[in-house]
Amino acid sequence: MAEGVSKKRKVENEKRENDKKPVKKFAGHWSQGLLDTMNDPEFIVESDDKMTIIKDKYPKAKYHFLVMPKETIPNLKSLKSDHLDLLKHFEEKGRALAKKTDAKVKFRFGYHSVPSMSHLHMHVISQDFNSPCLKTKKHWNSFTSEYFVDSEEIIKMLEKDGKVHFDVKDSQSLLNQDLRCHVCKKAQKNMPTLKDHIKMHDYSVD
DNA sequence: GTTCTAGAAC
DNA sequence: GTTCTAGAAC
Repeated sequence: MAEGVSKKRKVENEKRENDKKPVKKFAGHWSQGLLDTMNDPEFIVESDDKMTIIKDKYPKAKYHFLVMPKETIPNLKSLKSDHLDLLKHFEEKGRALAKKTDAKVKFRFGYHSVPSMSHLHMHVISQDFNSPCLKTKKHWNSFTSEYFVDSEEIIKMLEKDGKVHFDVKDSQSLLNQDLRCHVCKKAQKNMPTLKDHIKMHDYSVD
C-alpha cells in the first residue's frame, strides 16, 4: 500500500522536525564541551583562584566530579614541571571534596591517559560505578583499566621525567579489553551482566 | 564526549 | 523476537 507508506513517512519526518532542538546554548565542537560546563553555574561545585570543580554532566558513578584548571591546559602532554604544585592542589581539593561528599565510600582521583574531551581534568569518582550513564565497554575500561591513571602516578611521572606521555595505540587497546569486575576480576559476559554483578561488592572505605 | 540505529548475538 | 554492541555523525 504505497499511500499508507508515504503517509507514515510524512508523519515521521514531521516528528523529526519537531524534535530538533532550538539553538545550542554555546557554540563549538563537542570536544570543547567542558569549557561550557565549567561556566554553567548549575554544574559548578566549588572554585578558587586556580581551579574549578564541576559535576560530570554524565556521571559514571554515584559521585563523579571533575577538577579543572582556570588557566588553559589542553591535556596531559601540555604539562611541565611548573604545574606540579597545581596538580598537587587538584588532588588535595579532590580528596577534600570526596571526604565532604561521602566519607564512607571509596573514591579514586585520576586522569584518562588519552581523553576525548579537551581541557585538562582530574576525575573524582566513587568506585561503585552505579549510574545509568555508564553504558559501554569503553566507559567501563576507561575507569577500571590502566587507562585510568591515578593523580599520584601522574605527579610522579612529571617529577621524574618533566613530562607526561602515553602511547595512543596502547591506550586504545586498553579500552577494548574484555569486561571484568574491577573488584574480584571475574570475567563478565556483557554490560548489563557486569552492572548487575558489581552491585554485590562493598565500596565502603577500609 | 553522546546519540542513534543497523545488524550481530542471543 | 528481543537484547546488546559498535560505528557514523559533513
